[in-house]
Amino acid sequence: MTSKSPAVEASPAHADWQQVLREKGYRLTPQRELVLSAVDELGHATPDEVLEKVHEQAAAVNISTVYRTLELLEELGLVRHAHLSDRAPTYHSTRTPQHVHLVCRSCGAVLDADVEEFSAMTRALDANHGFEPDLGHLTVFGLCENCRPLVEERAK
Amino acid sequence: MTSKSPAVEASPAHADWQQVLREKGYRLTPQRELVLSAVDELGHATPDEVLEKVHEQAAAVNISTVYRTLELLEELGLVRHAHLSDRAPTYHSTRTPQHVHLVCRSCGAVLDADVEEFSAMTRALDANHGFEPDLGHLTVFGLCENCRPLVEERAK
DNA sequence: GTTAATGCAAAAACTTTGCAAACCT
DNA sequence: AGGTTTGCAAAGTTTTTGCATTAAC
Repeated sequence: MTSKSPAVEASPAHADWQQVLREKGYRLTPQRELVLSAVDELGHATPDEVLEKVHEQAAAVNISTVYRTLELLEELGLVRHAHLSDRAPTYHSTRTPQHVHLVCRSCGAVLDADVEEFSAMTRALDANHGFEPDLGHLTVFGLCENCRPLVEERAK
Repeated sequence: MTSKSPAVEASPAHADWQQVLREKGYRLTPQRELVLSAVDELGHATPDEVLEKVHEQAAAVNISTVYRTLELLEELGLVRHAHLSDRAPTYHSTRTPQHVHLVCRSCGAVLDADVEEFSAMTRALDANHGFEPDLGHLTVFGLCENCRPLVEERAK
């Protein structure tokens, strides 16, 4: 695997999220903690799903606060977003190791792929275009193991 | 309308788009031709940009017709869409060879990459997950040649 | 006590839908 | 003629914004 330091134990980013906020002069609010926790726990979630999760915690947070907070947390590098459907963006914590999303267009399943699987691609894009891909934001649409045979069948 | 001579003759998909429509029992309408031409000419375009382009041709087409038509043309395989920004989907003609989009997050530039650059990735996803990527729908966000040095600078 | 952050409600941006009129075949 | 497609207007979604109130520091 990668030479990545201790992966997900004391959750580095989560541990000092308060400090990250303070350093930039932002305030610590319960809403911000709730939104960050929700993203952490949900794995991949749209703003709407984050709101729902927060409401489960018996907390009343406004949807506009969710949007504003996600934007802030992303700016601070605590969360990231990708586009897993043709519609809403989905947010995920940066605590989990960076990964690429594989989305099945047939059944909607979401798989996580290791960034190493994209090392050849990364080299090719660098060599051919001088382009540096942002793998954490990458979503690959396609067909999953299960749906592949079904769809190929239908094509005949 | 302007006496429109065959804009692009050596284009397979374009040549028989009328036939493709007829075969499935759809009707040939000026709106459909205008939308398809607009997509062809624009390269990458949002529904809104398509509408604008069509209006340039002095034709009054409704935005809802653009949406309906793009959906139809995609179903027929004459156009495809990808997500080049965090917001709107962009449509492009299937006449142009299948390619992957590289989008710079800093300056917004869009480059086209050859699918061959992704062959290793394709093999890896197949081997590791049984996943078959849809390269025509793939968009890779990152930093282009020009912006790379600038952004790396700023990070310090 | 200041100043940033939140809630609320209204607006904005984008897309979809119902239906009568217009148009293709 | 007959059924499809369009235009229009209205409704649906999702996201953003302004401002008074609340709360963090």
